[in-house]
Amino acid sequence: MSTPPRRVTQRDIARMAGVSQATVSLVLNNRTDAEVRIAPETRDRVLRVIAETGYAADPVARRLASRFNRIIGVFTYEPAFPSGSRDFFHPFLLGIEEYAERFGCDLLLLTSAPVVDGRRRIFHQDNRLRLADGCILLGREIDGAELHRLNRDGYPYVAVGRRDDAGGPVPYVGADYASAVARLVEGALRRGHRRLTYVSMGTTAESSEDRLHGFRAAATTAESAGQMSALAGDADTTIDTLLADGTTVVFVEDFATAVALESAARRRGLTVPGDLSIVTLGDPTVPVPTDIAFTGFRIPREEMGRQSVEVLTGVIDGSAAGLQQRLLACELVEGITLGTPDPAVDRR
Amino acid sequence: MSTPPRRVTQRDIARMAGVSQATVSLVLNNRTDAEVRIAPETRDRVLRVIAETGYAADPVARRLASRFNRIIGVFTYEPAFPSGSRDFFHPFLLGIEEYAERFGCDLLLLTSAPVVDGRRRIFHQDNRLRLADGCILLGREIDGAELHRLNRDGYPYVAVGRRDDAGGPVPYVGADYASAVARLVEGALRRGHRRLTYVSMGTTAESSEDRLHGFRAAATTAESAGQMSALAGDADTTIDTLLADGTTVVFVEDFATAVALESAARRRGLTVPGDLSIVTLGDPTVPVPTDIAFTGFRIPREEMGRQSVEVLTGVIDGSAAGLQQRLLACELVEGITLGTPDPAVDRR
DNA sequence: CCGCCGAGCTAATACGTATTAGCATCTATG
DNA sequence: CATAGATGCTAATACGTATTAGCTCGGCGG
Repeated sequence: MSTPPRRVTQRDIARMAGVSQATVSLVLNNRTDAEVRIAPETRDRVLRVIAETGYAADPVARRLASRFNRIIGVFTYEPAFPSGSRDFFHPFLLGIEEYAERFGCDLLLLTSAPVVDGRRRIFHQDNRLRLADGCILLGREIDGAELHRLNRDGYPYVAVGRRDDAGGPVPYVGADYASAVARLVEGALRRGHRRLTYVSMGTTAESSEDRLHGFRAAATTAESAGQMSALAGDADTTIDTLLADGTTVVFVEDFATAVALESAARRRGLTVPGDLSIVTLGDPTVPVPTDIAFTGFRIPREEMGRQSVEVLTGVIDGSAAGLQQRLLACELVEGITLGTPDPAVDRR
Repeated sequence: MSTPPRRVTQRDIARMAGVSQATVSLVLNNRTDAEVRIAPETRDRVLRVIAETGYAADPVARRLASRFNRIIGVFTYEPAFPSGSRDFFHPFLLGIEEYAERFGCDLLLLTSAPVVDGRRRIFHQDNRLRLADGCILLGREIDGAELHRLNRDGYPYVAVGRRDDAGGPVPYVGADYASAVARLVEGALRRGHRRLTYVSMGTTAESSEDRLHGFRAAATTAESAGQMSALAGDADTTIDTLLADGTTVVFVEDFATAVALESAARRRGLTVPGDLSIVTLGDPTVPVPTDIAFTGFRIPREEMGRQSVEVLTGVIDGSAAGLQQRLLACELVEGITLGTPDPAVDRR
C-alpha cells in the first residue's frame, strides 16, 4: 500500500543484464537485421532477466514510439451489447471477436462517442481512435464526412457494408445484395411472375441502393416492375396499392415490413403465396416475432465480421493483401412465401 | 496517398496561436489553479485555434504522461460475444457497457490472452492491461496468483463476483449468495420440510462456498441437512440417494443439474414438488431448455455490471467513493418446484 | 533606488519505447 | 603495419503530452 512500486522498465532490465536500454529493445523485437547484431550470449542474458522479472513492454509507450498495438477499434453506432438477443449486429461482433483473437488482437469498443444531431460521432473532443491500430465501423448508415476525414487523416479503417467513395476508395466488407436480389427476382420470373413490385424503406444507404439496383437489373424482362415506399402508408394501404396494379410478387426490403404485409394480406382473406408472393431482402434488424418462413436470403454476417478483421489488418500494415473491398455472397433461403401466380386470375 | 499528413499536435496549435506548447496543454486541461494562470484572451485564442483545426489530444501520449485514458479494460475468461445468446455473462457486459457509456469511457476487451494450462491468463508476454486505466475481471474462477500480482503492481481492478483476499483485499461486486440461499432454506423450513439436501458442483470457487455457507447457516434447525456432489453420478443415481435418505427438498447449485434431476424424478413417476421439491441456486450458466419454472433466485447480473464500473472508477481515482466490496441482493423467484412435504409419507 | 510580489507565461523534463548513427574492438588483407 | 571491413554494442533522439520550476515584466511599498 505504501509505495506504489514503480513498474519494471527496459532500463531496469538493461541495468540488471549489464547492457543498454537500446539493446533490451533490440532483443525484445527480435531484430536480426544485418544492421543490428546482438551476440547470442548477450541475447540470452537479456532474455533470462526478462523471464525472471516477468517484464512486459508498456503498450502505451510502444505505440507512442510508432509501433503497433495489436488493438482493433470497433465503432458501433449502437450499443455493442444489445438487450434484444436476436440483434442484428451481434453476429458481426461475434465474427470480429473470433478473428481478433486469432490474430492476437484486443478489441477497443468506442462506446463513449457522444450523440450529436441524433447520430453518434466518431470524431469528438477526445476520441480514443488513435489508441487502436485501426478501426472497424459498424452501422447501417455511416456519415460520409467522417469517412472523408478518416481517409484524409490516413487512419486505417474498414467499414462493414459497402460504402461509396469518400475522398478515396473506402475499404469495406459488404454483402452482395445486388446479386442476391437479382437471383430472387430471376426465381420469381421463372415461376411465371410478370408483375413485380419493390417495397423500399426510402433510405439512401448504400445497402438500400444495391438491393434496388439488383431488382432493376433483373426485372427488365418483367411486364411491370414498380417501386413504392413502405413509409407511404400502413400495411393495409400498401396491400391495396399492390392489388390495384396487379402485382403478384412483392420484394420487401425490410423484414418487419414483410411480416406486417403478410399478416395484413391474411386479414384480407388473401393467401400467401397463393394470391400474393412475398420475398424479403434481408435479416431482421429488429426482433420481430413471426412463424412464417419467408423466402429471401441470409446475410453472411459472421463471416463479414471475420473478414473485416482480415481486411483491416491488411490496411494497417499496408500490405493490401487481398482486396480491400470485398462483397460476400448471400445464401438464398427457400421459404414458403414465393409461389406460382394463379393463372386463372388476371388481376390486372 | 502521397504524404501521410502529419497529425496536428499541441506544438502546431501553439505555433498558430503564438504561445508555447505548455500553454496549450494548460488551456486544454482547464487548469485554473492559483499556481498556473492564463489570461482569458490567450485562452480564447488557443481555444479558437483548437476549434478551427479540430484538434484532439493523442490519447496515447496523454496516457504515457501519466494521465488517465477513460478506458476500462474488460478481461473475460471466455469470448465476450458468445454464440449462445442466453449466455451467462452477457448481462454483465450489458450493464458494464451502459455505465461505461454514462461515464464517458471506452471499453477494451482483452480477448487476446493466450490459454496456458487450460486457462486464459491475464499476464502474458505482451498484455495490453496498461492501456486501460483499470480493468474489470469476469469469470467464474479467477486465478489467485493473478489477483496477487494485480494487487502487488497496484493495478486498479475490480472482480465481478466476491473473491477472497489475495495479498490484500480484492475489490469486487458480487451477489449475496449466502443470504439468498438462506432465505430459500428458511422458506422450505416454513413449509414444513425437515430433511434437506444440498447438491453441489464440487468446485472451490467463492461463489460455491458462499452458497454452501448460506445453506449450512440456515439449515441448523432441520432434522437433517446433508450434502452431496452432482458429479458423483448421473441424475438417476442422485435421485436414488435422495430418496434413500428421506430428503424432501433438494437445493441444487447448478441449474442444468436441477433440470436433469427434475426430469429424472418424473421418469421415476415422482411428482415435483409433490414427492420432491427442487430449488435452484442460480441462473443457467449454459443454455438449458426447460419449461419448468424453478423456485430459486435471480442474480442481479446487469446491476453487478453497472456497479463494477462504479467501483472501478472509484479504485482508479483513489477516492474509494463507496465501498470497494459490494454484495448485491438476489431476488427470490417464486417458482412451482417448492411445495409442502407430504405428511402422510414418512420417507425416512 | 531596491526589493518584493503577483500575474502570465515558457523552458525543461518526464513518461517508456523504437530507431539510427556511430563508436569501439577485432580480424583479415595488402 | 596501415587500413578496410565486420561485429557488437551504445548514445542520442523522436514520439506527444503533462507538469513544474522559474523567468520576465510591471507595479508598489519603503
